[in-house]
Amino acid sequence: MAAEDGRDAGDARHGAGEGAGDGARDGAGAEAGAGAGDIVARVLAQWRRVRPDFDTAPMAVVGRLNRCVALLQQAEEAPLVREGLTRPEFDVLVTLRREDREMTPGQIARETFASGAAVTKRLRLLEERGLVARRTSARDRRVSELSLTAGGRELIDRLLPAQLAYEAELLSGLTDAQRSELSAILSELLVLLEGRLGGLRG
Amino acid sequence: MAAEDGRDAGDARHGAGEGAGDGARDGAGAEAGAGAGDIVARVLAQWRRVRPDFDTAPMAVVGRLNRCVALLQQAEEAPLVREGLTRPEFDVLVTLRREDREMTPGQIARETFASGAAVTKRLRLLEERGLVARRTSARDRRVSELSLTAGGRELIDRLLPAQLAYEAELLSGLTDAQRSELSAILSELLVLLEGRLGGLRG
DNA sequence: CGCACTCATTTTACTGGTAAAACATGCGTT
DNA sequence: AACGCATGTTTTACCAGTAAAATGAGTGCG
Repeated sequence: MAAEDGRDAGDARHGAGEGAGDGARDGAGAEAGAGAGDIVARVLAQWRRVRPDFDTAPMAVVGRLNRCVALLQQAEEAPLVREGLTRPEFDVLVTLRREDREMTPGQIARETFASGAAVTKRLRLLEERGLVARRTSARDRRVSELSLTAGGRELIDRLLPAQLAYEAELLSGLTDAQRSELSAILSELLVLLEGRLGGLRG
Repeated sequence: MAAEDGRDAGDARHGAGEGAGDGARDGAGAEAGAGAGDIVARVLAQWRRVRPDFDTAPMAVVGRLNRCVALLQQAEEAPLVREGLTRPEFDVLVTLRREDREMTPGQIARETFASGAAVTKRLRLLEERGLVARRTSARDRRVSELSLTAGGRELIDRLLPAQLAYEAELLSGLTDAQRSELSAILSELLVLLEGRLGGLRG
């Protein structure tokens, strides 16, 4: 859905301008009030010119979702990398901090939406760095019980507020009302998607 | 931002229930009308219990964005894989279709937000499958001009409407008003992010 | 003209992810 | 108690992506 829905960037001027003539104006107009200036609007305009019969309406939502998330994720990676963490590693630590209890690799895998093998690798690195401690469960010797070390906890307690403040700043261009409207609609969408995709088979 | 903001899934029952007691009720209540039942609400409740001093407000938006996109992407990958395409490959084809002109590898890389090397690899595969044709530019013999073959175009013209219809269905639980509100706010956010992240340095 | 520089693309070496197999337990049945 | 199956984790083999070097080609300046 990336390029499909406008998760593309770069030399945007090109496409709309080159031989499109009124394409851009066209597109902006047809999309009513729903934001004229962004990349996705340009993509929609291109489709309208090339295949006006396609019903591209869903792209206005899905494409923008994709693109917003891509930009946000890119932006938020930088501060982590400065601390020598990848985002998935950070996710593991944050999950442990938030759950505030010992967790097994399997639980972490499910919570962070990652494969078991990936978690194994991450845990090895995090252990080596002394951020996570491992203890074999007494009840079931197959499972490891993982917890944050003091250092791991301190790292997250320092890093996460900075991340949150940065996110707040990125969102600060929206009004309070817009933010809460956005969060409300997304919550509803999320419930729908969880039901539909969890319930039946993708 | 994944697990940080609730891009986690899996055995969700666990966390909220286990030792959280009133945590979940707490969380749902404090978040006002903004969607009580989703995973992110649970994550927010956990943070409220563990570190009530953190200002987790941005997670309500960013976390839900992440999670919605993760679910959408996962859902939309399946039909592509059935056709033997990965999503990034699909992105290349869709970009060529939409721009409706010959493009160079560099242009495709920028538009699909991918590295040049990644595009090189994808193009090799797509060429081998006869979906994309390559022609060395006459003016500048460094550059390749790429275009869809008839087969590639047909594939996209068949696949994309199906993807769009599927997306429409996924969004069909929202009202028209919600969809257009969502698309409008996201568009505004997108413009802000593009400015902030394009303009200055991440 | 030829040298230095820039640019588009590809190649190389490496990293991190995944799926599937292997391993190590635990558990229910007989 | 011993067998067979289920489960949690790790290992293996492999694949896709990246950054940086290499390649090949244009451009400009002395």
